Amino acid sequence: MITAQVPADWPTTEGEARAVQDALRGRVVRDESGPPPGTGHVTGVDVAYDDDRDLVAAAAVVLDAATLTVVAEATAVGRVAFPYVPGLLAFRELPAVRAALDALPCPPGLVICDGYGLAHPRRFGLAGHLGVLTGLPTMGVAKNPFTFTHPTLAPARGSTAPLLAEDAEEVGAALRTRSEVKPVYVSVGHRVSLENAIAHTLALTPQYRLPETTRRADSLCRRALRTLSPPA
DNA sequence: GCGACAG
DNA sequence: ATCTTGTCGC
Repeated sequence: MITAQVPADWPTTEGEARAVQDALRGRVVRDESGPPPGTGHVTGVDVAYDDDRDLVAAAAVVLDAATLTVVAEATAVGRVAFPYVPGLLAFRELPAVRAALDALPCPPGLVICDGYGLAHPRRFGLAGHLGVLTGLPTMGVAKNPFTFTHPTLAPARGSTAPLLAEDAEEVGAALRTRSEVKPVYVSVGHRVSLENAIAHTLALTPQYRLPETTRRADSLCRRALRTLSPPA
């Protein structure tokens, strides 16, 4: 496991963090459809926290997109880089996530984040931010609708509805990955189209509501945190 | 001003 | 995010 360092110029205040988002959001590329589902690598990233010890553990798990078999994995631990503030999640998670991605022995391909990309108050969520910093194609799959809304969704797996901001701007999609089960919320990050992001999400959910990528990354970063500081 | 609010 | 057992249901 690698140690993640918080960059010296990392934002300290909410104002600084918002300024960074405003400065970087224009660099997001949205005119590429991205790698097609079922080919190459898909990588899940996630983090777990130990707020008492101010620790964060990140995991990156690379899957073969065709078989959903684990190809490689890496973890990183570090100090929590920023408090949790809705809309500023990236500043809390990115240093550790980047360190885990850097520790991988192979290219990650498409990176799937646990959170949002375009679906964000300033249209620059975790996934878009990670994409701009790394140049990698990225997308977000979140478990909650945040401040967004969507029309009622049909009950069958594969049903979608536009995810809408207050001004009716479409920022992503609610997607039913299991029939009769609460949907997930998909939004583009960097260099991936929404249509492709939805297709990837369906390809990664043959059995469970959440993508295999985030399920694998979630369990790995929790395990890493446990191993580091065992329960009392 | 108050509440809501990805993880 | 995190604290947490059993339990109802497909």
